[in-house]
Amino acid sequence: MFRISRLTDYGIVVMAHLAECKDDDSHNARELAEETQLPAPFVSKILKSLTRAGLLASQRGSKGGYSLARTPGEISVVEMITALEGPVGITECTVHPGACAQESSCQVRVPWQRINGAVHATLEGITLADLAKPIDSASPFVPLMEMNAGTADHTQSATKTLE
Amino acid sequence: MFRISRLTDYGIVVMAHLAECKDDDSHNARELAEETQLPAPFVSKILKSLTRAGLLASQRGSKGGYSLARTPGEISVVEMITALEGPVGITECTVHPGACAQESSCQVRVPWQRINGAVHATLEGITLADLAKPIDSASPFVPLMEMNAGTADHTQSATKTLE
DNA sequence: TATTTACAGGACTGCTTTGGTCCGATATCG
DNA sequence: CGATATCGGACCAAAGCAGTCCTGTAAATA
Repeated sequence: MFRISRLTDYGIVVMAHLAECKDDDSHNARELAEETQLPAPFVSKILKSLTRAGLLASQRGSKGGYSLARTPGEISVVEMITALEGPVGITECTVHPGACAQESSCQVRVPWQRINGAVHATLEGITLADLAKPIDSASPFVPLMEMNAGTADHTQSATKTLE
Repeated sequence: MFRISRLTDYGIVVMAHLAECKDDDSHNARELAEETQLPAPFVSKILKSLTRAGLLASQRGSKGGYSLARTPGEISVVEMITALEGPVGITECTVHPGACAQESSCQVRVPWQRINGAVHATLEGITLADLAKPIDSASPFVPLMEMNAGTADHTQSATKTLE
């Protein structure tokens, strides 16, 4: 389906929520679940994964909880996705080289790696800070990209936004 | 895992193979399976899906087979993905608006739609012609993109290519 | 016209991944 | 030092995907 999992989706919502709360004191899992309106055990699971990846700092015991390990501007979208559902790779061979038997003779492998790199770069360019406060800025951010093909010259500016 | 399914992966390999064969006469399923080194029943399934989506033209009966419905330059990657695994959408709400209860209060929805649009545009800008002959052009195509955030100014040029 | 070839559209099964829940380990507070 | 609140990891059910097979139909050829 070419879609991120719900785990990741919710995870980013939680992260964005944490980024909005300026206070540095830790929030516990139950609290965050209530504030984001998401199922509590699920949020707990998400927080664990993010902690293991080093994006969150955890504090155990009474009065424990979670807090951002870095500033929102230093946490990219691709990091969060990687933490929650493994490495970003469009095709198998971009993640596990050698797993595909056709790899040596595959004609489309190189272009796929380029495409993958483009998607990866897009997700890397967005940080948690961009997600936390998207509305109040007059012109938020404008996706702008070009893919210059060597042979075919499709000079479309690719500014279509999905309906 | 943020990955296209193997169905789609193989489908694009088959399409690229068809694009390479200049001859307009149709190739049958068994033939294509042999040439691409992919399991025959699987290739057959892929070809059916692509035909239903209007990307391939099929000819029944003896001497029948499949051929591209349009020129390679007129078939985009996003069309092939859509044909084989449904609409491209990073999050649930980009594909099925209204399915998520948090939609009205969701802070990250708008940025996600932008990200989704960026990925979509990337995949739309690449055609089968780009995939068919990637090597012989001296400088193939260079992924180049910028995401201008309104608030945070991350002036990274996002030129990282995946290892 | 009979036969052969090849596509069309299903249904079906095993398996990986995801979604969701639980209980044990551990640090803080009284 | 004991109680309690919280994190950490194991665990199980469900859904989607990968892959196969079978029946029906259309076109070409003898």
